[in-house]
Amino acid sequence: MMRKRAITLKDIAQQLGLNKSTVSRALRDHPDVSRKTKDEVKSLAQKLKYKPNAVASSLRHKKSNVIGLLVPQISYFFLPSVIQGIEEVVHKNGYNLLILQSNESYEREVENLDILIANNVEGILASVSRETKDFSHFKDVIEMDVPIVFYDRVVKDLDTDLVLLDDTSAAYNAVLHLIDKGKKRIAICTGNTNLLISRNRLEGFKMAHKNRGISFFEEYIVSSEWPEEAKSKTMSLLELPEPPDAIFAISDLNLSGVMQAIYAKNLVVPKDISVVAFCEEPFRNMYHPSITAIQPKGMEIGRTSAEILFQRIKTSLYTESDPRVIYLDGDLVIGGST
Amino acid sequence: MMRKRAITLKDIAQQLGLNKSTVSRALRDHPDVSRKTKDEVKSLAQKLKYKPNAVASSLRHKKSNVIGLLVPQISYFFLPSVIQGIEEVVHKNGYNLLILQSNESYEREVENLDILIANNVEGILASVSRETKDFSHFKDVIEMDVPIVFYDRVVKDLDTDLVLLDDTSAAYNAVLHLIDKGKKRIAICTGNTNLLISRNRLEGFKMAHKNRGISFFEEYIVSSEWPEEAKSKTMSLLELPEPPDAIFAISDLNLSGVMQAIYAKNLVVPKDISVVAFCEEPFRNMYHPSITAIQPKGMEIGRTSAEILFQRIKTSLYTESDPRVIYLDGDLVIGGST
DNA sequence: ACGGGTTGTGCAACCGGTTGTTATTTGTTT
DNA sequence: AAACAAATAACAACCGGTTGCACAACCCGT
Repeated sequence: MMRKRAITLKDIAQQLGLNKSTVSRALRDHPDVSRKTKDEVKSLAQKLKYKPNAVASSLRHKKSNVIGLLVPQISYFFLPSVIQGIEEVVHKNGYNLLILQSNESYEREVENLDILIANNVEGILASVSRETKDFSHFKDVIEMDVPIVFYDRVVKDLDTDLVLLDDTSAAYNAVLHLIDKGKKRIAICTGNTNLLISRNRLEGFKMAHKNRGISFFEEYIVSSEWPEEAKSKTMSLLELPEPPDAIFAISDLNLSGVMQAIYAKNLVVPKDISVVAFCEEPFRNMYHPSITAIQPKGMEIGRTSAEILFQRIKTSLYTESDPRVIYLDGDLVIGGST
Repeated sequence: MMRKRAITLKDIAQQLGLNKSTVSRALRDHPDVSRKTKDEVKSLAQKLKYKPNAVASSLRHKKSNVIGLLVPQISYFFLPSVIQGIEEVVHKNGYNLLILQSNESYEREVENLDILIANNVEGILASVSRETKDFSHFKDVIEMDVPIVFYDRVVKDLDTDLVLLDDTSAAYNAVLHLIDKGKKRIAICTGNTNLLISRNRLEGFKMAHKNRGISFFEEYIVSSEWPEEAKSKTMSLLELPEPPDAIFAISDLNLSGVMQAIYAKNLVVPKDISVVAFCEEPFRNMYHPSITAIQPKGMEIGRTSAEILFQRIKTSLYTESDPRVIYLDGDLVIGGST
């Protein structure tokens, strides 16, 4: 790579007849350097368009100023909001984000974690892939004392901070809302049961039924990982001899599939069927009537998990305060779909 | 930062009574190292959970294996698709992505570019912020011979590769479609005119009118940067004594605002008003009826720009082949909204 | 047994900043 | 004017992996 060699401290030092260490200190306003030297150094640096080499600096003092972000998939509605929130906090703290996608693959998750470590990240924000059942790769990281905070799709029993929605009670409230609107045959389109999130949301669904003393139907519980799957499974639901009078979609992905099925069957929401979902605000409103939805609060989850991470990074790790588990409330916003 | 010291080559070397250079070569299967030594080194490395330090390696041979990605904003529909496409190619090539967001701010764009350079990225994929009018920061990068490819929101006259939609002709086709459906009063909700993209799409709008020999109304041309703004401007349009009978939204952000206005006015699509937009497939279908849309082909733009970038990176830069401008066709997908 | 060619490993410099220590200059004090 | 302190800058080692070169050990043929 015969790239034009970049300007280094040494270049500046030579041109001014100084030592590179002096130049380094001058640029960082170290008190040991005289005003005059500082001025000379700085103006020459500017003239030569000197750009410090973060890699070298990082190697020396093991501060990379980079936070690693592990996401299952960037696409769709929820994660961009989370990233937005994280980015805000990370930038505020003068750090950058190295974002790696597992694409829901366990192997890539492991690989990505290695990459983050190799790049000297000072902390990690992670949401696990659907496939992941074994968490030893995270344990390794924890043993290296790289702080890690899980968001949204968390891992329990790992002695780390967690930031997540209070899924069970949010789902509980949503389903309660449906029941109290008089719905008797509520279906749920849940997700991969590897994920705690899916199990918790289903749990809320069941609790609401139990609490109101009505029973739910096993055949109304379907699970899906992609919109297409959600669509076809919803189609089947709607073709049952006794189709549901309400559907609860536990993610925006599932919601989009559910709605496509409803459109395909020419059903009118909420007259023929009610819909409730976990769904971010801007997207809830894309539907007409708008969807009654639990706000997954992506932005807030992102912000909070990043804040927590920086607390770990900044207070010496060895103060070892207990791991924090932060539950955010997923508010139910009533739309026209119920 | 009193972190538990990570295992280094030196540690392995000492334990085996070797020199770290030999260990380094052993791990990389250098032919000079004997089978026996390699086996010993590798098994000890595994046992100690040795993780190579990419920072040190990068400092030495100036290959960071990182591609810098400059995005205006991750949120919303289009960019996640682009990132998805980029990520695919970048991963395939064994590289990682350092993603930085300008948040549509010129200053952050400049700052982010510096960060990418400081981190020794081997190439840059960039989409400019709305604010940016001066491009000298990009020139600096080009002078350092760091290959850069612009995608979507490109900068011309900079002697770099560009990957973008053929916006003018896509817009032209979309508006032609409206005209041929008998629409006479077509409004356009365009974007910030700093962006070539906005100007080109508007140009297509005008060309279609001209080509069919009908005139457009200046007051039907509104521009918006956010959904809320799009909503309020559309509201005003709809309140005109002679409201438009069709609206063309040049982005998914604008589309969502336009639709909200239409819903608020209780208009029925397409009976009362037709809608056409630049909009990714999954989102087009969230509306009912589905929106007739030009596919912005985010995934493809991402993939293509990354491929082009790697071609630059891999073939020596000094082969200086002419910059390539790649136009993708934005197919018009007919939905129920027209 | 000796010269020439492999094979396997060590040594030391290097990448570009950073930092502890030392050396030199300047200024202050009595 | 000697003695010492403060200010300023140079020197060298270091971070961890990489690489050109030196070098020792070994094999072969003659």
